[in-house]
Amino acid sequence: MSLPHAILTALLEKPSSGLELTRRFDKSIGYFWSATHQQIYRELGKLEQAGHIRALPSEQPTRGQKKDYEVLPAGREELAAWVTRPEDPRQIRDPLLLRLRAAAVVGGADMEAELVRHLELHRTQLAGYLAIEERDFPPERRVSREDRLRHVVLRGGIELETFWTKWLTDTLFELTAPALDLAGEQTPAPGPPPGPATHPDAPGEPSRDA
Amino acid sequence: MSLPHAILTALLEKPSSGLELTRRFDKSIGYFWSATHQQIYRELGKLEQAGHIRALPSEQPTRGQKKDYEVLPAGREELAAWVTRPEDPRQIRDPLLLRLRAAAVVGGADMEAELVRHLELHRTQLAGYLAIEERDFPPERRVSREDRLRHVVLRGGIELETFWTKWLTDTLFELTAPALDLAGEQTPAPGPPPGPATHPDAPGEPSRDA
DNA sequence: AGACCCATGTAAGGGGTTACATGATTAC
DNA sequence: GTAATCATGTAACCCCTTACATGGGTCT
Repeated sequence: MSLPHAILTALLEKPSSGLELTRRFDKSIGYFWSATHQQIYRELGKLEQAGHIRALPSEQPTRGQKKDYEVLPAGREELAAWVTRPEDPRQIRDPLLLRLRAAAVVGGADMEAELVRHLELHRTQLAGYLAIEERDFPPERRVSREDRLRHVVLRGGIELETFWTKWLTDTLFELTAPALDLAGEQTPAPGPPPGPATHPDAPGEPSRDA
Repeated sequence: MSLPHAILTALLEKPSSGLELTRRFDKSIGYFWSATHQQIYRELGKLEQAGHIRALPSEQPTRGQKKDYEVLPAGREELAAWVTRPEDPRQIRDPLLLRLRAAAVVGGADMEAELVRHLELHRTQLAGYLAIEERDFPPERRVSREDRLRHVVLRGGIELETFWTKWLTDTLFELTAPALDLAGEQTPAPGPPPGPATHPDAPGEPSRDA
């Protein structure tokens, strides 16, 4: 039940039409909640029926005409209530991890190209987030509560992509490196894993305290 | 389209009944692909109809009786094909990040307790993964291709949970700390964020290379 | 007139979540 | 015999994804 609240949030920041919302979901909001235009139109209809939003007045005919929505007080209250409602984190459900596990069972498949491809995608995404951070969150924009909240959300995206690039890099290294200790030198030492950019820091054992 | 492949993987590792699969999904497989027993029974039916698995012979009546399934060659082929099929990473879709963003818009809500709660959950999950790593992946179990694959998958879970605990710790600190540079000292310095465990290292700027 | 974009929408199907139903086995 | 547990299943609902449909405007 998060999509309606994502839309309410976006509409509170700026009243918009369905397509404008779609574009904004492709940009800032979509960094942590993606949605297609079909989802958005359907949800806009529901929200309007529930009395949470309304279409701004316009004399145009309905079909093919832009329709702007704004949030009503009931919608704002619903959003405020949802923000404080506890909700457990979701279970991990990642196809790439699953495919690696399956590869261990069926054998034979070399997933290196796919891992490199994902690494590139995550690197690109990470670069995009960092550009946004530099543009929108200079130190003086990290003071107010609102700015800080927005910034930590972006930080979440940045650190998630950092995790993926690091894990993919380590995984590529692990899967292409020879068995160091048990077998002497069967394959030529592959060095750092493939991929255009530099190698991040060493794996780094997480603390065993918890 | 990943659930059937998750089931095929689990069945290749060991033929099982629906409930056994459910339990295994609550343990090792569920670390990267969760599923309920209803999903699993429905999917087992589909896989059997598709000729990918079959129920091991048994003279029992159908209702309430254990039914073990095994993978047929067609199922193994389907799984091997799926492993090499490219598939883009999913978009982020995280309710907690969304709620923080919404909190910036509606204001007033203090999410500190919720953040602490999530931090505890992720710490527990992380500790569980680390215990598995220590038990199942000593250095001598990281040699064969299969073991390495299984290990990097677990590493993914470990580092994901590490990311969450770090981000939550940083976020709690950021949201409870006073405005350092612009406002002198309005609130008593809160020190490290709440929560039982120690504070990990500083935020740590990721490299700006990409 | 045709191509192209903007904007809103419908339809079908897959997948996940929650609640409930039913039969068999075991323990008290 | 009643309760608890094991085991399999049904039903309803919601969400997401993909493909397609329709109408309006603009450019050439």
